[in-house]
Amino acid sequence: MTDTSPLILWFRRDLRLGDHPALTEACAAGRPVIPVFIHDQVVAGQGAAPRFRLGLSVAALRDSLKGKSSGLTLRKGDALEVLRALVKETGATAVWWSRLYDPDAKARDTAVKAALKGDGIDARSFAGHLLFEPWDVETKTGGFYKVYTPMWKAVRDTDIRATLPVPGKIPAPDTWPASDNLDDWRMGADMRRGHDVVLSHCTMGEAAATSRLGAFIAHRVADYATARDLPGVDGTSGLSENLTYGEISPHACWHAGQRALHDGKGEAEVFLKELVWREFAYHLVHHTPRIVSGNWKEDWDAFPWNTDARRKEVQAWQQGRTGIRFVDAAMRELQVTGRMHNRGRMIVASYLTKHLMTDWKIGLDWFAEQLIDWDPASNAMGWQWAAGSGPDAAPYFRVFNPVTQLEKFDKGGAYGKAWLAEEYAKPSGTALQFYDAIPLQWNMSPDDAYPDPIVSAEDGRKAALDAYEKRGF
DNA sequence: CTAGACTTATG
DNA sequence: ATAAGTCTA
Repeated sequence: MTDTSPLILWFRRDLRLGDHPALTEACAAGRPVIPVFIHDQVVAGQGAAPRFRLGLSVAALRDSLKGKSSGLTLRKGDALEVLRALVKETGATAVWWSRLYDPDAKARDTAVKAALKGDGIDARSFAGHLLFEPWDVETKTGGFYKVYTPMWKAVRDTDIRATLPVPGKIPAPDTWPASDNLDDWRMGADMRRGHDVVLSHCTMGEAAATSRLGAFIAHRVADYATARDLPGVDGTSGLSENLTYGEISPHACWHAGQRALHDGKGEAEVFLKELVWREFAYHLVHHTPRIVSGNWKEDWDAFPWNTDARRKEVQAWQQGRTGIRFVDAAMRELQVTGRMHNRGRMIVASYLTKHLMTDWKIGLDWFAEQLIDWDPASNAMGWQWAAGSGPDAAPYFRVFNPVTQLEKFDKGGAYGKAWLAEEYAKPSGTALQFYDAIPLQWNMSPDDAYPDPIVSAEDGRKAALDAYEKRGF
């Protein structure tokens, strides 16, 4: 007798219908599929902006499931308790999901899987978030890669499975379990900045992500290698906010990049390399989970970071009023859009950790609160890379000069103009949006005089290099 | 064991 | 020109 009991599909960071291995297999099982999203302890532990953006993504998934005559059941609470309740209510005998790799998600999923299996449930995790499972990529000596380039060389010619189509039909159960109302969750309502402003810069959902990838491949990938480095130019893919919630799969991005490469767009290889940076970050977080919370190189624990997150230099950094134009422009871009150009991320991280001698965890926490494209692995790797405590060789070259960097990468001044309002006769619209996005207490106005540097590029560099020399390890 | 390499840099 | 150090083959 064939099994016709329902199957629960637990969505987390895989909020799409296309190229979704767990969903594809569930639909092929010939049983009713009950898609579920749980506002659980891991979701609740995320920053306000990531939760805000997640809410938009969940809404988009709910709508596309409805369009397939399916639906999305929303529940709030401890993941295991919710799943057990749903199993009981629906008679489901299976709970499937796409695997995650960061410590919070792994701890939850390991416990959930063990408990459900103990209940006799077919609890199963599928690949889908990554091109390469972290345990499938090894150095010749049997370890995981701690340097990016050798990993890239090891994986670049690997055959990546083809993408899977959106299932033609998602079998529905006879009766749907009760669902919370998404609006009642007020996801990210605690975000201390202008929601409308941030929303106007979001591009959410699977359909939008797919067209964004298409537009990038059609118009921008050919100049990607150079244009992606210029913060004042729209030269990046912008896909980070979609990848982080799985609105598009890395496989779809990979194959689109490969096709561009074969069509003679040689710079597409740089895009493929960026996708592998994302893989690298996840492999690191899987093999060394402490990367999200402590110095990856443990001898950096002895380094005298300033750990006071409330001091005025840190506030100036957060509020985009350090008096260093590149730093302030980038921090304001973050406040307004919930994202930041990658060169900006490197510059503000270098300034916070070197010139201001501040513990990178303070920067990581601020990003985790502010970014709509927050990713647990990339954020941790990026901050530790910038700070010098991370898994990369020769960090001593990494004291960026934020003044010469702006001269070099923003020659026409477009980036400064886009995000700084003071001392421009006619500030740009985005620079003015900043003042609608900030909390009142910041007490900033476009009519303010632009501040003098709190720490100059030269003094900060010297202080950082002196501290490295004295560090005694 | 040792040579060669190491994302985005600085002066 | 440089290299305060570490990883990979």
